[in-house]
Amino acid sequence: MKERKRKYFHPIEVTLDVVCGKWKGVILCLLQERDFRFGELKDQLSSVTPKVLTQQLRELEEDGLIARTVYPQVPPKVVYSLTSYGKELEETLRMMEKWGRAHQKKVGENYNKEVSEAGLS
Amino acid sequence: MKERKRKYFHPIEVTLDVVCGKWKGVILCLLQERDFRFGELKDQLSSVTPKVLTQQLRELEEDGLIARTVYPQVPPKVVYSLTSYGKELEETLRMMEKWGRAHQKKVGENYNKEVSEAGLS
DNA sequence: CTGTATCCGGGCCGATACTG
DNA sequence: CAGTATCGGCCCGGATACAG
Repeated sequence: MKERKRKYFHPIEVTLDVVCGKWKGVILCLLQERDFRFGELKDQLSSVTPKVLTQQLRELEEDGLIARTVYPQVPPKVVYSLTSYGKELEETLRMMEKWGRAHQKKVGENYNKEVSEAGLS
Repeated sequence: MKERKRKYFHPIEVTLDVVCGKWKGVILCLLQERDFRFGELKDQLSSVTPKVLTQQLRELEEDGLIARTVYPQVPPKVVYSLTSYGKELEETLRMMEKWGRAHQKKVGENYNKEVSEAGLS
């Protein structure tokens, strides 16, 4: 569904490759709290369409971050949860959350757009 | 150059929005070590084209993560360095690096593709 | 050395409708 | 309830050439 690079030049590319999807960060943060059903996730991410949500979830699953548990009943019930690999991201996610909260107002404001000029080297 | 979302539903989106570019993670990791000139970055990221490298750097600059210092001389010399905001990402980047190194072999291998079925809820 | 300018293909993501 | 199917726009990122 999503082709991963075979070769990475730097380990951080692995993490970013896996976490950089429109909704993946929030999904992973939510799943740190507790397990979620498909519909619950859809409610939390109010503007996501079912197709895209499914895509994001499938990719996270393929990359081993989350698990999908199907309860065979009618109507169907599907629960998403973190795997141990996903849980190991918890600290990282928390730090990203913290940084984001701290700098939310700064991002994209061009607050340092003045050109800095230094003397000769 | 790159439009940022006005509203974020979750703080982690801010961080991901800023860090998710093809070369941004590696660039930020490199700059943790020391300052780099444009050409040095180009050498480290062997397959990047100057246009794309410039784009990535400009966006990081707009978002306040890095600073661009021009030495007015011939031939020109431009040095990129972390701002204090960029430095605050250091711990986060290190953790992403660590997770990536640990799970590089797992990612994209579909190692848990078997369907898990649970009993009735 | 440090970039711009131009062209362009592919993939991410959304809208909408339909299904077991 | 938890998804598929289909269509399509936009923008990211690469190729290539050129510039101060």
